[in-house]
Amino acid sequence: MGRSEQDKLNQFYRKHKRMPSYAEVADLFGYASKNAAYKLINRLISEGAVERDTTGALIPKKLSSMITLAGYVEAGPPSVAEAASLDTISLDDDIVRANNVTYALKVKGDSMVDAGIYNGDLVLVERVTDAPIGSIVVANIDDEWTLKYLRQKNGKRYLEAANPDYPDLHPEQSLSIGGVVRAVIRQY
Amino acid sequence: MGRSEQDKLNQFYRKHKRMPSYAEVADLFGYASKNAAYKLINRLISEGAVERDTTGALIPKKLSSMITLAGYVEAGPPSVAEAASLDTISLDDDIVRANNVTYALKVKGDSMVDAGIYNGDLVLVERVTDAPIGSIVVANIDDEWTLKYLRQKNGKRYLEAANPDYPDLHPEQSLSIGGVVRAVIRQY
DNA sequence: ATCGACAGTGAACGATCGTTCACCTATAAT
DNA sequence: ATTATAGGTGAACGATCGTTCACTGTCGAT
Repeated sequence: MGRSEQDKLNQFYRKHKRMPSYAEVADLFGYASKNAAYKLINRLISEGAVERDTTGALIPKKLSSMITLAGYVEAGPPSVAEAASLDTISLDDDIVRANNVTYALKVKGDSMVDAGIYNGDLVLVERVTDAPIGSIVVANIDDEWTLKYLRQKNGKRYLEAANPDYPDLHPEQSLSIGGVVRAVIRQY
Repeated sequence: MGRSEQDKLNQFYRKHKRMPSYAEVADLFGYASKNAAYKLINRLISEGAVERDTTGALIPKKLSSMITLAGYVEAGPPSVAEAASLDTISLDDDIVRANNVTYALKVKGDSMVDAGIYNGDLVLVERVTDAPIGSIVVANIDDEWTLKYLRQKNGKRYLEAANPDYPDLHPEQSLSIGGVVRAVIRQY
């Protein structure tokens, strides 16, 4: 079917951040003439695999960017019919807001399991130097980086793990914030 | 500065899924001639706000799509210098793989807290009818949708919560799988 | 008061674009 | 055996593209 062909185009789009010209399409699929590419694209359009916008320019369809937000888990999966009318979210746009100061870190260890952050999880961290008390931060304490709750007692800030097996960390020399955790992502 | 201009271009890109032509840039910024747009773009390129690829085509720079993957949490946040050389990941591309059959559900309840899935979390679900035993599934049991572990005993499949307060759910009439959880996302 | 720099206009260039037309096979149906 | 059809080639078209050049007006610095 048109699936692998669509994938090829979307792959090109992802790599080059634009759709290929017909000459490039021909190249991409091993054709010698642009017309073969042109016919292929028209077939894919009629199959709904790609689109043309109002100016005739080729645009990709159903980029991975958009996934349907189906509501609450009690409702179960959306039917194909109703999926069309549901909201779609873009992880990139909606999860990562202040992106230019956001980076991702992979979590090692189990010191935050009680906060639902497991070994191997990905945390999205916004680079800030000051974080609110109580937030989960990436912090440098006495020259070691770690992921903990930021706490304060008697005007002194310290770190607390979300796992009773770990002791509170009171800085001997220094405690600086590298960023505050905005999101946690776990993949199976 | 060039920020709002870059935003305008990126906005166009997000809306049209391609970069504007110079005629469209002129339109976008209220110019009467393409040349004014051309000069503007060259300025933005020298400022690093946009790029040209090898074919000369305009491509957007630093879309929200890309966030730097900085390694493990022990390493702490990347410096600005090293951030440039680090891998970047696109949440959309790298988290959502089989996107056309993926949807998102918001979790209600605390039946999966011991699996690190909390009330209000977002789960990314791949729509499948058959899931491996042991995976976390969105399932319909006796006409109610729920999020649980899929278990099997004596050839019979049932659901188990990741919270000892909840009993195992053995289907009286029916148990069907709506999808398998591929990822969990939690925002703060 | 004059000058140079800057920001914009308008016209022009070849190159490439999308699109169409005529033609050439293979393969499968009749 | 023949015919239709789908899938490919190659050349050609005007339109639009990116790019360049010459020109105009408006400032602030001199």
